[in-house]
Amino acid sequence: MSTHEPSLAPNFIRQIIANDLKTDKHKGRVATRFPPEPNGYLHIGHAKSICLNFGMAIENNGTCNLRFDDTNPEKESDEYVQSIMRDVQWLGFSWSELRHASDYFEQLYGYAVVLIEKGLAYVDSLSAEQIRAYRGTLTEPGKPSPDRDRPIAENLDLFQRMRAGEFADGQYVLRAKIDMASPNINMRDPAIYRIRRVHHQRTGDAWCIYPMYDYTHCISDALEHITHSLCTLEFEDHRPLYDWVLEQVETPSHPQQIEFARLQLEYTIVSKRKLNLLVTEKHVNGWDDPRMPTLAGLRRAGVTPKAIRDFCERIGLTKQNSWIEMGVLEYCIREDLNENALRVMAVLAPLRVVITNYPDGQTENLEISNHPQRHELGKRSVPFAKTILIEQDDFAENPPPKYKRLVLGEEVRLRGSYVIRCHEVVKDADGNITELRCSYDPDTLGKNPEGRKVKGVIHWVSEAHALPAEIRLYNRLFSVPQPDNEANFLDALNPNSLEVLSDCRIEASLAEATGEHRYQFERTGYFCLDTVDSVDGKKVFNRTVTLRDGWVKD
RNA sequence: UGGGUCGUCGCCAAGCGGUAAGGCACGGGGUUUUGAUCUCCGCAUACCAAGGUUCGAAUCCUUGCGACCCAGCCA
Repeated sequence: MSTHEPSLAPNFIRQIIANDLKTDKHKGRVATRFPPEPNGYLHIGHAKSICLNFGMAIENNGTCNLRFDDTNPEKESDEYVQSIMRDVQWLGFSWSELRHASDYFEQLYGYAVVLIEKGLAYVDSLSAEQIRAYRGTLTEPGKPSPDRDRPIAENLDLFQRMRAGEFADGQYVLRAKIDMASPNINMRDPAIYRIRRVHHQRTGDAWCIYPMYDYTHCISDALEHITHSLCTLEFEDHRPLYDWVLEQVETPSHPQQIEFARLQLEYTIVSKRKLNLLVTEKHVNGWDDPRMPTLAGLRRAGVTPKAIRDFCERIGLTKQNSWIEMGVLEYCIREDLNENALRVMAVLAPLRVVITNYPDGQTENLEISNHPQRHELGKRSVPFAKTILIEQDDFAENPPPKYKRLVLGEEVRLRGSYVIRCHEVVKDADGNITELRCSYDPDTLGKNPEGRKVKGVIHWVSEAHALPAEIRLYNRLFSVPQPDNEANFLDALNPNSLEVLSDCRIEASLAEATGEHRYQFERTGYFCLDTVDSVDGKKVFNRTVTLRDGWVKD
């Protein structure tokens, strides 16, 4: 089986970097950063950015820092910091340096003083509402605040006293003095510092003023000597501000901001607010619920880091707003799991089958390959006995056309075992099928019967040896491709996103199942052990993804 | 009706003036003790539209049309 890495497709950022390297723009350096705000869990959309930033660094022998953009303590917490570090590492990346925007608070303050001294920033006493009113609209220019021409010395004094805690939250704000008539609203004297008496998860109560994103991000990038500052499209019209700040203050470098389109995946949402709502209103069971598009959720569902990395490479990188079909992610998951998952048998909805001509009390330990192609993965022993369990769906009294499983009077192959023929259907008083009575052909173990072909192959477990298990079948969380477009995204929740099967039977070898392994329950899908909810005597398995089903029913 | 960005196959996406890569999806054939995998084949005379430049245009120019983003003391 091939394990070749997908070839690295050209994309506009790779081209820019390659060109910068060629022209020696940054002395051969490539330095990127992944800059999450610790206000939520990382999701599949972040994965695209992580793979991009770390990927560019790895490909070019550069560096990539993990930098927490922790300038708004109201929404941030250490829980998120910890989860983000864990998820980045789980995805397979190691940061060059761990940084925090809050590491730069003192320097940021110093640069702000410089801005004031240069007459490029002023302390404004307008309220938030007034600032909004003064800002103008998309088609009308804004008008200057009465404080816009406050003398430098006064600004300096006020800003120092803002830091010292002399004023109430919201009483003053420091604004960059740029252009109230700019067609780019971001340039209409944006606020760069606000007063907030909020405990910061890292700096504690050392500060009561906090710098804003636009002011902080560019300087943080510059202080870290980032060469390529990669961000999403919505920051495109913030770029003039990014550049303006770095042109006014003397930072050690001036990184280039490059914007790309964020990931939009069908049947999911990635808005932090909405994900948070799903968790707090208990529409899902936590941030790591396998239905969540969070990395924690994908991990618990059994999705591998490799599959996600492959996905992020496959979807490409452009400036076009686009929607990726779920099928692409599923393909990537299946591709990895097909190659690496151990094959085992599990019966989700059991139907008893008695092999009438098999000796009472006899058990055969059949050696069955753990992988049909990769024989180096070895074999396992699977007990076979007179009474076995098969899937209810694998027997039909009135089979549809082209049905190739078990029907009355016909034969079917038991995976890794014998060919059996069904002779009798046993029913209860209500007409429900309770048992099948079959015979086996002793001469079909490891070979085809002579003179006839048996098309169907079904999975099974020995009733006496099988272990009970709970199997959770996960389906897409939403029933429409773009839940964000709904008036209320909660209305688009798929009511059948989780089916819990609590009375399944799994083959005995799974007694030793661990969370490290991925399994293919033959013919039903890929599963992994849920290490959180499994208990002694009853293991819980999560379905990662179904097997592709090419059976076109007529 | 201000500014920014984007329009190539159902969904992504190469292409950078020399005559439409690739992947997913889909359809069909073969192998198969998983209706899986694997494998073979098919799948845009056409690049938002209309003009223009050129021997030659998805690529250059013009004019339209459509979509997305921006008026937080969020990031």
